[in-house]
This record gives sequence, C-alpha cells and structure tokens, in this order.
Amino acid sequence: MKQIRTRFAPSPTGYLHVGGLRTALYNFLFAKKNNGKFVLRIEDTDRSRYVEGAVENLIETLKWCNLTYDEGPDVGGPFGPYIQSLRLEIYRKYAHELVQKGHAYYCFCTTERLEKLRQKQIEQRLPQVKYDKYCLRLSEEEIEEKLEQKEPYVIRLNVPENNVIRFNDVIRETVEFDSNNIDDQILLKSDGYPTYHLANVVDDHLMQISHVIRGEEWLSSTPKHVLLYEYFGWEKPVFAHLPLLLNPDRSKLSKRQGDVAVEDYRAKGYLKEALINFVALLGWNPGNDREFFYLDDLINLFSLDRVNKSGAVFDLKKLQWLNGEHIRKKSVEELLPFLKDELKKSKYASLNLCDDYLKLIIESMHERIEFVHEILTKGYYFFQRPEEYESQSIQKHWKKETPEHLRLLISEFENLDEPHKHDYELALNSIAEKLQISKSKLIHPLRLSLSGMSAGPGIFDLLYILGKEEIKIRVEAAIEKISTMQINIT
RNA sequence: GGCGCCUUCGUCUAGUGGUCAAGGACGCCGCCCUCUCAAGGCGGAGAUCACGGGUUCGAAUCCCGUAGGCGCUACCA
Repeated sequence: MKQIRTRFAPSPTGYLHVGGLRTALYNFLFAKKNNGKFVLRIEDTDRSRYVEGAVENLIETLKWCNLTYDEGPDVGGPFGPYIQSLRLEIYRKYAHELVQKGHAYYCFCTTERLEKLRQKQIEQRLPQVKYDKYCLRLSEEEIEEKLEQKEPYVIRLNVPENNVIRFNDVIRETVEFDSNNIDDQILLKSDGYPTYHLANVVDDHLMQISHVIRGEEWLSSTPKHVLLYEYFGWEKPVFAHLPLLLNPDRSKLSKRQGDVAVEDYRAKGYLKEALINFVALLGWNPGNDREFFYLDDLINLFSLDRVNKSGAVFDLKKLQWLNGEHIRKKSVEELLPFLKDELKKSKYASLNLCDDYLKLIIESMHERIEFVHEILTKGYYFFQRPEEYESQSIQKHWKKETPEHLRLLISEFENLDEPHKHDYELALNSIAEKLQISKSKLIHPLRLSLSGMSAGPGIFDLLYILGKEEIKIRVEAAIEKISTMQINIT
C-alpha cells in the first residue's frame, strides 16, 4: 500500500490560529495513526503579507503542542525545500509546461481593465463575475511581441466550458461544480510568484502528499485544483475538507470576538494538553462517551470518517473545564514548574520560596483550580498576609467570644512540637471540647484569620502549610483588626 | 447576486429505517459528602431532531422543496 503522507501548509501571517491548530492536529493524527509521514510546508507566496519571524513562531508553537513533523523547513527531508518562496523556479517551470500543453495561457491584461470588466459584469447582473478569456485569443506573434517588450504578464488556467467537475471528499462525499462558474484562475502572478492554487498542487504532488486535509474554506477552489491534477496528468490526493471553527454568533472564528492565536491561550494559562484535547473534539468524536484524551490516545482513536460536516462553536467554558481536568490529572511535581513560572511573572517574584513549600500549596489547591495562576489569586494568602477580611464571613462567624477562643487555640498550638496536620486537628478538637463548642465555631474564624477568606483548602492543611509562627502572627493581627472594624458583632 | 457546503438541547455532540415522545459532555439548578470552597456522587431543567411535503406498516435517519447560517466569488491564503 502507498505510504500515507499528510501536510500542514500554513501561510506565515504571524501566529498559529486555533483553527490551524485543529487542521494541523488532524493531519498529524491521521499520519501517525496510519504509520505515515506528517510534513510542514510554509506557503509564503504572498510577498505583501510577509511577517517577520512568523515562520519561527509557527514552528515554535507547533513544537510546544508536540505536533512534531517528519519533514519541514527546519528539519529538512527528501522533498525540500519546504518553504515555497524557495521553490519559485519549480512553479515557473510547471506553469510554462501547462501553457505549452494549452491548459494555461499568458494574460497581459492590466488591473485597470480587469477592474472595468468586473464592474461591467456586476452592472449587467451577470450570474458570475469572471475573466473573459480575452488574452486566450491573442495570436502567437502578439504574445511573442509582448513578451519581448517585457510587458508584465500572468499565467491563467484555461478552464473548459460546459464541463462538470466532480470530485470525492471523505467528509462531504461527492461534490460537483459546473465549470462555467469557475474563473480562469491566475496561476503565476506578474511578480513571478505562484498563487496558492498552483503552488499547492505542484507541491502536494512533488511531496507525494496522499491526503489533503484542510479547512472548508478551500472546498470551492478544489475544482481548480482537480483540473490542475488532470492537466498535469497527476494522481489526485484524497480530499478531506474540515468544518470551520466558529465564533459564538456562528460566524467564522475571528480575532474580533476573542483570542484566536494558540500563543494567546498559552499565555492565559491553558495547558497544551487541554487545548489539543478540546480542539480535537471540535468536529470529531471517538463514537463513545469518552472526552478526556492525551495526544497518544487521539492517535490511536482518530479516523477521518468520524469527522463532522458542520461548523463548531469554540466554547471557552468547555475548554476551561478541560483545562481543570488536565490539571487534576497532573502530579504536584509536574505542576511545580508552572507555579514557579506564574510566580516569576507576578508581584511575588522576589519571594524565593522553597519547592517543598510550593508543593504543599499545589497539593492543597490542586482540585480547586482550572488554571495554575488561580493559585496566586484564590490562594494569595500563601504568599502574603491577608490585609482584608471578607465582611460576610465576619458577620457570619466572628462572635464576641471568638478572640478569646482563638487565643486559647493558638496557645494550645504553641505547645506542639513540630506539629503535623493531625496534631493541629487533635489540638483543635481538644479546645473545642474544653469550650463545649462545635469545631466549626473555631474553624471558620480561624480560616478567616489566616486567609481573609471563607473558601479554601481544608483548615488543617492550611495550618500545616503556614506553620506555628505564622499562624500566631496572623491570628493576632486578625483579632486586632477585626475588633477595631466596628462591625455589628453579635 | 452567483456557486458550494451545512442545519439534533444555549454550546460540543451520539444517532446511518423500528430498542428514540432522542443518549452523553460543558454550562445552569438542586441534593449528598463536608470545617468552607472545590473535587466527587446522585438528580433536575433543557431539542415537537430548521420548516414543509413525500416514500414507508414505521423516519432524526431515505427523497424533493423552502428557509436560515456559513464559506468562496483577488495578481490573499
């Protein structure tokens, strides 16, 4: 059987779009699943859209996602170069071959004439706006002369009239187009660069791509590609046009309505595992109820015939949930570098806390967060003393006798020698018993004193992490501050 | 405007002629667990399967039409 080869062929416009990530992922998964090769090819045939550093950024992001390719600009391969601007001679050669065969032709029309033509056709309410094949009627002598005089030209595809172009798509089955609706596409621009259509087909053939898996926006130009394969006498790849990713209002996913760059999500604290997992499920499912996957699981399970036809809204809420799921699956050890990283970026950068302390914090916050950076907000009291105390919680839990109880409690803690969680618990139990009150009468104001909040990890974890000394300082500070707050304490 | 693609709970989806007055997940609500918040467990609300016609004993599933959405319609990709 023929080797499976797929490719991800982005144009370097500055960053990797999440839609591009999904496309790259499906290409990667399909190749890996079938013991094939996955190729990265840069489609930089539009000089006006060149963005400095975009290729490096793309490669960096793909690597971050673990979507490793077998061949590509930086890793090489047998069909290089993998950057289209380095292959200009190849496209030129094939464009001219098509001219020779009569399937393409020189066109010397100026943009002015083209614009006028378009206007006229629109005014006439013609069903389709397209080139009138004017230059196809040029005689050989005329062409020779214009060429000699160095008149700028493009090469256009000679689309046949009254033809039905039919092709098969794995996802959409048979798709048909009337050739009369297809424009004589420019293949080679006047600056000598190819358009997408030519470069794409030539490279896919030369690089022996077996499956073209790309976004649905390409479906309507596929008949042009089909024509090119036929004119060159090349075997067509299998086509699979993926459903689009959508904004909440169901328009095509765009920058205006939120983040679209993978690096944005990365910067916001999304794990690559969550992003991959989420994006994989946008348009594909394994056929059962499972929703949690790592990349390797996806390789095993993926198949093109379980890809949907309709566009999918990019739902942040679900992504967030998945991020939480992936965080929960990670060990404290794995999460440590993430926390350190967040700390480095924060106002706590100069704190210099030891790993053991940080690991205890992670352990206690592990199931309470969807982002690692939430440890710094929801658990800010691990990094600084509370300056304020939730007034609702004061109202509810801070009684007249609370200061006295807390003082008793910390003096009991004083007696403990290198206490562990359990020791704090025993100490608290015994004080509660001595005072003839429920444990929660102590726990709630204690938590408030230590963290300023009413929510958080188990109280004994909190005590243990903070330690005797710090507990004492915080409790005393809380008693001081809260009693001067003049809130109605009952 | 033309051409193409699409259409099941708010969202992602299962479903390929009878087991579907439609199952799961996110989100939302409630209960349990519990020192709080989470996590977890249990339960609830939520889709007359875009609409209208057919075919069939029987349709979310097949056919036709309509509507809506989206994409393409560049010397952009």
